[in-house]
Amino acid sequence: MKEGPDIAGLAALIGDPARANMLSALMAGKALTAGELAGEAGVTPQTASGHLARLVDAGLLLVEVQGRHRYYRIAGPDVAEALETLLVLAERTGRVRARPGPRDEAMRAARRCYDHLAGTAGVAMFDALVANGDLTVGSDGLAPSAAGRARFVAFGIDMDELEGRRRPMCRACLDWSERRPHLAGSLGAALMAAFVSRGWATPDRKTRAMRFTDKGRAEFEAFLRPAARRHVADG
Amino acid sequence: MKEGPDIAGLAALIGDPARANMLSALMAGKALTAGELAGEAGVTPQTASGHLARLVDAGLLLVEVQGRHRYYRIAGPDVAEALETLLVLAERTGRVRARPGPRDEAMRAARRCYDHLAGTAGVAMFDALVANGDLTVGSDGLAPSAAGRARFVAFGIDMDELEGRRRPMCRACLDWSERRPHLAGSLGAALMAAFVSRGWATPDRKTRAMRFTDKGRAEFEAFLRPAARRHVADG
DNA sequence: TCCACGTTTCGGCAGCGGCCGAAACGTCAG
DNA sequence: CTGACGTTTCGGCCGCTGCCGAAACGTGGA
Repeated sequence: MKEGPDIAGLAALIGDPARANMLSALMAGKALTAGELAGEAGVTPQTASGHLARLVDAGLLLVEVQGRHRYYRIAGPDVAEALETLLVLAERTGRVRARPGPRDEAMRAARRCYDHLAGTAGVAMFDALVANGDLTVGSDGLAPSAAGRARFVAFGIDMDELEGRRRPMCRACLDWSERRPHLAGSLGAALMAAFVSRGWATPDRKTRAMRFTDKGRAEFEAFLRPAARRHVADG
Repeated sequence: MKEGPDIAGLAALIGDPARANMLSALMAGKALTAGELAGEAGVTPQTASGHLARLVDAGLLLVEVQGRHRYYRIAGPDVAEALETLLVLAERTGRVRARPGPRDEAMRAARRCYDHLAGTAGVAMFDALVANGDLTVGSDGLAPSAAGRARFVAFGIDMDELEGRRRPMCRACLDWSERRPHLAGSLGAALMAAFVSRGWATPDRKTRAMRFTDKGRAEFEAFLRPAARRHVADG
């Protein structure tokens, strides 16, 4: 018995598979209900409830009561950072879980992270915008180029309005399943809103998945193509 | 659940009290024998042996055989970093087993955290750079000011090269022993490298401690002083 | 008011895993 | 070679805790 923080209790808390799954699910940043987290962890609601109570008690999660739902989220950046560090270390030491689990492919393909597009589609969009020169990555962060700005305006985004907001327009958000960045910020939100309003994709009500229609998927992919080859389908 | 790092297994490994005690004991940087670690953990040698085997197998510890002794040490900086993060989080969430004691004084004074300077010296440098206006703390994070940029260039840091990298240039990293931030990121790394190449400090080979020479310590402290009062010793 | 639903509490079961005693292995000293 | 010592392996015990079924609680809708 020495001095120092009780690292064991904390790590043991994170070390349970069900709790770790819940924490991982919450790493995307969105608050989830107890029932959703039970599904994520693959346990019954009553089991999940016990785990969540312990995580809240330990200060790792915050809970917000809305009606008969309880929304849980990561308590703060330091918790997220600790989890991220563990994830990186787990990856370096070659620990990849091969757990069987009923996780649907739709979430992986496209989901919303807060209010912007994440998942494979989100990462693909980010990559395409950068590759096309619509977004520039600098030391100050992310910004739309002049060409990109014109393109977004042509797509129906009110860039002047976005620039006037306090919220950062472009932010790179690390994608959980892809481990690569996708576009966050007010521009990311505006783009996803535009996809929805055009009927390209609809948010699943129960999950965070975004369900693209076939036509919407095709138009989305056209949107990602370099400006030169794009036909004028985005009017 | 799809693939992804097995955070649960890793955290569970750290989460056992006996193993956590051993890891904490090894955080000082020195290699310890299996018997010593058994004592640290408060378990019998045969129990400790099992734990150590698992930690080595998981890649958290390295073992070096010397005669009939086996010396165990932390496998690498990333492991130490993960443990530090957990320690900080455990402290923030109020999980303290006792008072945070001085432990190894040299480690507390100056050590390397990954590749940048931590400990009292690291925190002092961070405070000085912010106080002098060389670094600015904004909502977007940390960034060098124009004056700071010029100063780092004058100190021999290739700022253009740092800006070209994907790695964030400036990051505030919470210091374990000081509980206050120090400078991480590529700039933090470049600064520590500069200190070493100038002979101000040398990394201890067995531990993560940084040993300043008397002259180096004086020059380092001069470096921290406001630009106005600084003499041109940093050319 | 009644019912449906999300969530929590309680109780009991079962399994994992940490612990130690005993014993074997390897090294060093005499 | 023999004995001491550090360390590991084996076997078995035992406690912790994660799990679920059942039931209670609170909210929202009909």
